Parts: sequence; C-alpha cells; structure tokens
Amino acid sequence: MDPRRALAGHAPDVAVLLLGATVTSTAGGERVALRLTEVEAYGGVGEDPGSHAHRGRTTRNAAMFGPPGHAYVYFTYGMHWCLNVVTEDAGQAGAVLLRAGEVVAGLDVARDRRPAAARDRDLARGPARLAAALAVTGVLDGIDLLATDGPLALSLPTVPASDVVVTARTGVGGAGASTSWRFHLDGEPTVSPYRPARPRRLPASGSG
DNA sequence: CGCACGATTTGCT
DNA sequence: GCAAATCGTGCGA
Repeated sequence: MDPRRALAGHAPDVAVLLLGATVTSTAGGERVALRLTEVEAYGGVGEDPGSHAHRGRTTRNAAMFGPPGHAYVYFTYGMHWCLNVVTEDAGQAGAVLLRAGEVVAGLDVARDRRPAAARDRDLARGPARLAAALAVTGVLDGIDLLATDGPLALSLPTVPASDVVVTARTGVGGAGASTSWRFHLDGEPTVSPYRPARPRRLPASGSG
C-alpha cells in the first residue's frame, strides 16, 4: 500500500499503523534510527480539546493542516522539542506524537546526545527525549518524512504490529484526557511511564 | 503590549 | 513524590 495514503487516515488509526515503524535521522550529521514503541494521536479543529489544532490554524500548528506524512515539530516548556507525523489529507488537521522508541542504529551517537540517560532504554523514552536522540529541532517542522533523501525518513512496518495496548493520553487535561488515543507495544521496556494529566485549577474560584 | 501556560524532563528528598 | 527550569505561542486589551 502507498504509505502516503495510509498516513492520510484518521489520527488514531494512523497511530496504530506507526507502531513498529522505523524513523531514521541524519539530522545533526550522524545517523540514528528508532523503532517506534509508543505513539499518541491528536485530532482536528473542534474535534479534540487536547490538540494544538483544536482552536484552528495558527502559525505554530500550520504543519498539522498540511499534507500527511510530513513532520509537525513544536517547542514546549521553554526547552523541549517534540516530533509528530501529520495525518489526514491537506486542509484537515491531525497528527501522531512520537512518544517513545527503541534505538536500532547509531547507539553511540544517541548516547552522546542523551547524557542524562542512565540506560539505553531511556534514550528515546518520552517525546522530548525521542526528539533529542534524533537531533530533531524546529528547523525540521513541515518536512516530508516519506522523502528518502531528507534529514528524517519514516518507513512503515511491512507487517502490522500485534500486541498493541491502548490507554488514556498523557499530559492532557479536561475533556481530552478521556480520549484513549495513546498506543504502545505490549511488553516494551522503552515505553514511557504513564503519568496522569496534571490537575487544572478551576477558572472560577467561586464559592468555596 | 502584557500575561498565563504548556502533548516534559530532571534532580533532589 | 514534587517542584524547578525556561520561553514561544496565543489571546485579550
């Protein structure tokens, strides 16, 4: 099947397809490859309160509205980058956040980029760690992940992953938390530890 | 123009 | 287990 067409589906469906896929990075001058073990889906305008695209197109989330199979890279908490694969046809928003992976090539390079990692399983365990291991930064926002000559290349697994586990999303509060759009491979040591969404203070302090 | 906050990680207790 | 680190983005005025 044409990978571009496969990625044009609804984000949660595409998320499952991405488990077991390989992401190869030559950004930063050296090669590191990952096998994806954990992903999380985000929806479009008005569909998903936890999504960056929920309130419509902005400068930051523009890539989410672009063609499928491209990268959406954003910066958060003043220090971290996160990498997404854009889903849905152009004009419609959707993305899959790459949350964790197993390093399958360039182990020494990944260790160098992630000095804080105590073990190899921690090298790409968590979305910002994954981005760091692959040397992903904002300059890669919007690039085509299906191009073989670019700094990032995505190749879908030939056989769909079995042993897929579905859970609620991490770090998403409000109504979005109830959406079970987080997927990971069962028994994978590289899967990031589940952390419930940070409780939000009520907007109106009111009676009390 | 100013303010509040975030799809997180790390280090210390 | 908890709080700090750190700044671009989005939105209101």
